[in-house]
Amino acid sequence: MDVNTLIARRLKALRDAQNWSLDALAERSKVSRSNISLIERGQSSPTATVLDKLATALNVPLAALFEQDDAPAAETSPVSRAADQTVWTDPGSGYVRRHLSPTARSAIQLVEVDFPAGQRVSYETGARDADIHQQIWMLEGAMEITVGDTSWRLKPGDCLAMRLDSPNVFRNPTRKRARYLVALTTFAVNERSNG
DNA sequence: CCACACTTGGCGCCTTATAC
DNA sequence: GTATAAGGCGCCAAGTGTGG
Repeated sequence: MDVNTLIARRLKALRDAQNWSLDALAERSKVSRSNISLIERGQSSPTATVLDKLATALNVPLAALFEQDDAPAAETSPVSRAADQTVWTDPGSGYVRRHLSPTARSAIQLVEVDFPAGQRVSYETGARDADIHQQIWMLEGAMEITVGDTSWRLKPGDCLAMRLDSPNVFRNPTRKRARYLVALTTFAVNERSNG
């Protein structure tokens, strides 16, 4: 399936699960209603920044928008083959995400990222009703990661633990691409009963 | 000839506004 | 909820200029 179609379905499903209208999600996420409609119909290729705004409003990690939701039970396997993994390219920065973990509901999710030289992505992540932790393990090249007011420069072998509760920036200040692994977990802190 | 810097124009994302 | 138009913005490739 085409990645934009996958994102479109997931976004619609998550919005329906909250029973929110386009307007309701637009207001919470600060993404325009027109754009959300385009994304849900697969007629736009959203940037990572926009997807993160939507995911934050929906109280899920960005990775939740790339889950394969309709796999028949018979096809559910503890192994996700390289050829079957969802790969997505951010049209804004050109960074490539590969979603490694086989099942959507696993406690741990792994994502491999290939980040072009000189590029930068900022996430205006705010508070969610879910506690999302992630660790960044540098494999190749270098990245400068800013969480809130603090920034770190990561080199191969370095591992940064962070919580997704404040704005953060991923930047590759070098002339070479960078590659890193992201491991993330989600703890549901409470249920939002009425929005 | 080459290497580099700058401009130009096109394209895609995203917005607001409007109409249906 | 869908569809369209207009405009801002940033990226990128092609073209042009400059100095070696």
